[in-house]
Amino acid sequence: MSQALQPATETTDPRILRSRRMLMDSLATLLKTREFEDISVHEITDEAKLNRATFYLHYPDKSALLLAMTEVRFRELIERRGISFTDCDRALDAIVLGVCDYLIEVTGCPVKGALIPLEGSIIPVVEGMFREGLSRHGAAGGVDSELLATTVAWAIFGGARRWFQTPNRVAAEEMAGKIAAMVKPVFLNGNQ
Amino acid sequence: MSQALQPATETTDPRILRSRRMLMDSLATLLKTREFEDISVHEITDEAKLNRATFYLHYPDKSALLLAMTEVRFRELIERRGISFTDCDRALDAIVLGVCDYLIEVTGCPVKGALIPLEGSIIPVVEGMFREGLSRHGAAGGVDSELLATTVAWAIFGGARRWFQTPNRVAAEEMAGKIAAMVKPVFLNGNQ
DNA sequence: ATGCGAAATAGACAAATGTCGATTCTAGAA
DNA sequence: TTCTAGAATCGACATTTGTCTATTTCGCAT
Repeated sequence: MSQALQPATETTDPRILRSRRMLMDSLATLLKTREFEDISVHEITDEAKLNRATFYLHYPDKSALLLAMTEVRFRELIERRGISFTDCDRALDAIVLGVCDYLIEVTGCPVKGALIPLEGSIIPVVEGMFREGLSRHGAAGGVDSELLATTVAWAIFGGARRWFQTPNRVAAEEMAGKIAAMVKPVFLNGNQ
Repeated sequence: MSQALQPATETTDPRILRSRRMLMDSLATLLKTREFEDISVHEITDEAKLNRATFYLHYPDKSALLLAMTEVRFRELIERRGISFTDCDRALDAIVLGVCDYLIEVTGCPVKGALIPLEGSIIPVVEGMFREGLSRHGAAGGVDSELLATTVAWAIFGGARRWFQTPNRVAAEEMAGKIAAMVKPVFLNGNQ
């Protein structure tokens, strides 16, 4: 019934942690060979050396695993770079670049035609970062800062996604700069 | 293999047209009772009085049908309102309102928790409209107008989607105004 | 009206999905 | 160390999915 609430469950049980880590690692490995749609739950648990039933103990379906995996890995990538909001412009640039880089990181080198449903996992994370940034600085006058965060997050993901799907794309840094510049006025204008 | 190219096939054969229309209508009907994930291809063809194999003659899977259906219906809704680009501001407002209204139209009254993967069908249509508008007017100086169209389309959809998922939401017109105002500066800024 | 090509149907198939009950194993507390 | 809750395994199940090979039906041009 798509009640994907398990992954949010806080737990310290090493067995649970291990199983979930194994499943995520397994999916990450398989994603470098096949496309998401062509990977079965059986293959994932096989690679992870787990029973297939164990999979369903943690995730309602493979999309939920992808979502959980992406969230963890994208967060890691972002935190590895330690984005701070002391300089908002810099933070924006870093976040956009992070999205671009992650798209490459997660789906190996070959340009796949498939449009993996990553928006469900990346966008909320980006959104959260903007919410945090907005609550600290420029908490926008008349504008709903929640809506602002959502809108900008989608805009960035959409732009990055287009770039990623482009056959012979320019460098991630270049594209990130363009997207950031394009999106910036939304923040500025919001304050008056 | 997700080679969903059939729907793009131009045809005049009444049998093909009829089958596709039946399938779309059937899905639209079922969507008012169940969530997308809980509807099987068998149920769709059953409701449409067609053989299950016929389904696969037209669409590779049910997501492709949803995509095709959404594209057709969303385009209809937009064209029913006859958006023109004589006044860009007005066009932007109308497009945003169209997205908000369509989200309601497609998924009945009850607020479903499910996030139907509509972005794949609505966003490209919105994107196309902006591309058209940009090619006529303000074809942006230094900015890539393709990227601009994509980015804005995602921003709008993301905003509308957030609004749609909000428990007790404000009127579509009000939200559409807020989103349009938020997004507008992206266009203006692009020209210098 | 007749025949051709293509669309629709029918039935079958292997594989994948999501769920279940029963059993075994294990982390952490007593 | 022993005990226990619950995590993992196992085998099985009904459904669903996507694909096939006939076979039948139908639109349309001749």
